[in-house]
Amino acid sequence: MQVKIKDVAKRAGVSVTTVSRVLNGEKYVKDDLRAKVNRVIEELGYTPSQIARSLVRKKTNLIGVIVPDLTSSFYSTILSSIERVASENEYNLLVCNISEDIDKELKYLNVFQEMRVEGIIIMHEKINEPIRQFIHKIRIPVIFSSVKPMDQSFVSVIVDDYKAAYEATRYLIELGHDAIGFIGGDMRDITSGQNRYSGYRNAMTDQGKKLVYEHIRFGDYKVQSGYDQMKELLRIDNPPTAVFAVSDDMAVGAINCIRDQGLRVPEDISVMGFDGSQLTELVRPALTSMEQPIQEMGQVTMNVLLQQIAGESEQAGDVVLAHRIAVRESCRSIQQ
Amino acid sequence: MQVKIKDVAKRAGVSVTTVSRVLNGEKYVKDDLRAKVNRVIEELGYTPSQIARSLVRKKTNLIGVIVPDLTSSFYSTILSSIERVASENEYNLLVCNISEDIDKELKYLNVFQEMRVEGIIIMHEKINEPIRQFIHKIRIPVIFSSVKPMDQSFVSVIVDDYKAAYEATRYLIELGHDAIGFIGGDMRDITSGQNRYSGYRNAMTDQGKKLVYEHIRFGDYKVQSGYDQMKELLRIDNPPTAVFAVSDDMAVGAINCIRDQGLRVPEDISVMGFDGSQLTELVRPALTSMEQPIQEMGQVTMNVLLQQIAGESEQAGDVVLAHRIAVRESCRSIQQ
DNA sequence: CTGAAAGCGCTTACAG
DNA sequence: CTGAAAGCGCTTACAG
Repeated sequence: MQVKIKDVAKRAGVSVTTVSRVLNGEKYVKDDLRAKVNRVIEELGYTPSQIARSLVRKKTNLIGVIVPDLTSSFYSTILSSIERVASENEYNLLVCNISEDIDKELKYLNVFQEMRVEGIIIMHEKINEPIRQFIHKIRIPVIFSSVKPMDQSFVSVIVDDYKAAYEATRYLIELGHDAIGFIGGDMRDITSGQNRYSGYRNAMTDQGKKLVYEHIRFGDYKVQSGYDQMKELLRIDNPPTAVFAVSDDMAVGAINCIRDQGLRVPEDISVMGFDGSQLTELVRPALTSMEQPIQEMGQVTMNVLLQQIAGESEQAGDVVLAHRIAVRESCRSIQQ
Repeated sequence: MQVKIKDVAKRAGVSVTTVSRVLNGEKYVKDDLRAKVNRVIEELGYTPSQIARSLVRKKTNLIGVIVPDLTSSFYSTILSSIERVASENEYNLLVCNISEDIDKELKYLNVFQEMRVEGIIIMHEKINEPIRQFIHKIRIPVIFSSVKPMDQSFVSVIVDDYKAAYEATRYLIELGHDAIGFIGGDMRDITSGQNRYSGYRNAMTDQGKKLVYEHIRFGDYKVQSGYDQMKELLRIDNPPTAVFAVSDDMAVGAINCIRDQGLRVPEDISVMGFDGSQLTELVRPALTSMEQPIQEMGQVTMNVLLQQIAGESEQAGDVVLAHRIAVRESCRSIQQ
C-alpha cells in the first residue's frame, strides 16, 4: 500500500490538516511541527496524490492535445513549444495522435472530458459534425493551432495563409517565372487547402500570369505526394519553370522527383516550400520556403489557452502570426 | 457546475449505485431502469469523472513518457508507436520533453508519481544519481526505450548496438574501404556512445584495418555536429574514403558538408548512418543506414510495460530487437 | 497556530 | 435486481 497523509499524520503525532498545510507550504504552522512533519514525509517516502487533490480542488493541471501526426516535424515542433510553456506553468500534457482516424478524435475528446482536462489544443482541421457539436457543448476551452476549421466560431492561432501563399507566388513571379506550377493540399482544408490555393491563383492573375490547368495539382502535404504530383507536372509538354508546394515535405518530394528525372534544382526548375520546418536546412539544395513561425505558434497557442483557462481574456477572434520568406537555394531568378 | 452522478440518480429516480452500474455496463440492472438512466445521462449531458473513478479504483490508466527531444524524428516515431499501443489498451500518455535538462527529468518523475501513473517510459540514458535512486525507490514499473542507462538492473528495449556498429563497419570494409572515418556519440552513453564505438574499433582491427586517431571524432547525434565533425575529417591530409556516423542526422550533416566542400557522395566519400529514421529516404543520395526497428521498438516497449503493469512477466533482462542494414545510395564499393 | 468534520464524485462490498 | 453506507486520499471552511 501507498503511504497516505493519514499515515504521516499518525507518525508525526499531528492532524492530517497540519500535514496538508506543510505540504501546501501554508504559513501558520509552528516551525517544530513543520520540521517533524517534513522528517516523517522523508522517512516514509510519502508522495501526495494528485488524483485526490484534483478531486477536491477541481483542478487537474492537465491539457489535452490532439496531434494529427506525431512523426511530422512540423507538428512535433509545435508540440515541443507547447510542452515547454505548459511545463513552465505547471501544466501537464495528455497527448493523442490521431492518424487520419476521425473516430479516434471523438473518442479522445471524450476521454479528455472525463479526465477533466482544463483546456484542449487541436492541430487538425478535419472536424466532422459530431466533433463540431461536441466542441460547442463542452465547457472546456478549446483552441486550434496552425489550422482553421470550418466553424468560424472556433479560435485558431495561425498565419494568414492566403497572404502567405500570395506573397510566395509573387516572389516566384518577381524572379521572372511565368509558368509556375502549384502543388496544393486538401481543398476541404480551409487554412492549408483553400486559402493557399486562392493566394496562388490571385497572385498569378493579379500579375497578369496565365493559370494553366495542367500546372495545378493537389497532394496530401506529405513527401511522397509531392514526389508523385511533381512527376505529373514533368509529364506535360511545357512543364513549369518554378513550382510552389504548400508544404516543405511536398517541396522536398518535388525536388527529389526532379533530380531523379535527371534535372537540376534550381537550374532547371525552382522549388518553393511552405512551413519552415527543419527539413528546409537539411536538404540540398536548401529549401526556400514561406515560413510560419512554428515555435512561436506553439508558444502563443499555449499562452492564449492559459488565459482562457484563467478566464481572463475571452479571445475574440483568431490570433494571426507573421509569416516570412526564407530565401535559401532552391529558387533562382530567370533571365527574361 | 458539472453534473454529477447524484444529479442523474435523482432525476432518474434511482440510486447512485444503479447509475454507476449502468455506467460500467454491469448486468443485473432491469432493462427499463437502464433505459431511463441512459436517457437522463443523455438529457443532462453527463460525463463521469475519471478523477473520482481513479481515486476509488486506484487505477489511472496513465503512462508517463519522458522524451529527450520531441522534434527528433527518431524519438517522435517511437512515441507515435507507443501512443498507438497505449490507446488500443485504453491508456493515456502524459508526455514530457526534457531538452538536456536533467533537473526537469527529476521534477517530471515526481509529477508522474504524484499523478499515480501506472508505468513510466524513458528514452534517455543520461541518468544521474538522484534519478537512479528515485527509479529504484519508486514502485511503478519503469522501462527504457532505445537506450540503456548505466544501471544494469533497469530494463531496456534496444538493439545490440555493439553488433550493429560492428556489422555496419564490416559492411564498409567489405565494400573495399580501408580508411573508414567514425563520427561517434557521447562516450558517457552506453548504448549509442560506447557500444557503437567499440563495434567500430573491433570491426576495424578484426579485419586488420588500422585505427587512425584523426579519423575518429565525436558529435552529439544532431545534424549540425555531423557537419562540423565531417569538416574536421576533411581537413586532414588523407581523409577517409568512407565515414560511419552513429546517427542518421549526423550522417546527413556529414553528407551536406562533403557536398558543400565540392566533393560527391558516394563517388568521393561513402557515408553510412545509423537509426533508420525517415530522413534516410528524404535526402539525396538516399542514406544507407544501419537500421533499428523504430516502430517495433515503441510497440514492444509499450507491450512489455503493459505486462509489467499487469504483474505478469517480471521481464528479467533487456529486450533485444533485430537490426539490419538498409542499402540505399550513399555508400559505394571501391576498386582495389 | 491547530484539529475535527464535511465533502470532492465516484465504486464497492453488504444486505435485502 | 436494487440501494444505503462506507471509503478512496486529499483540502477547506469552521471553531477554538
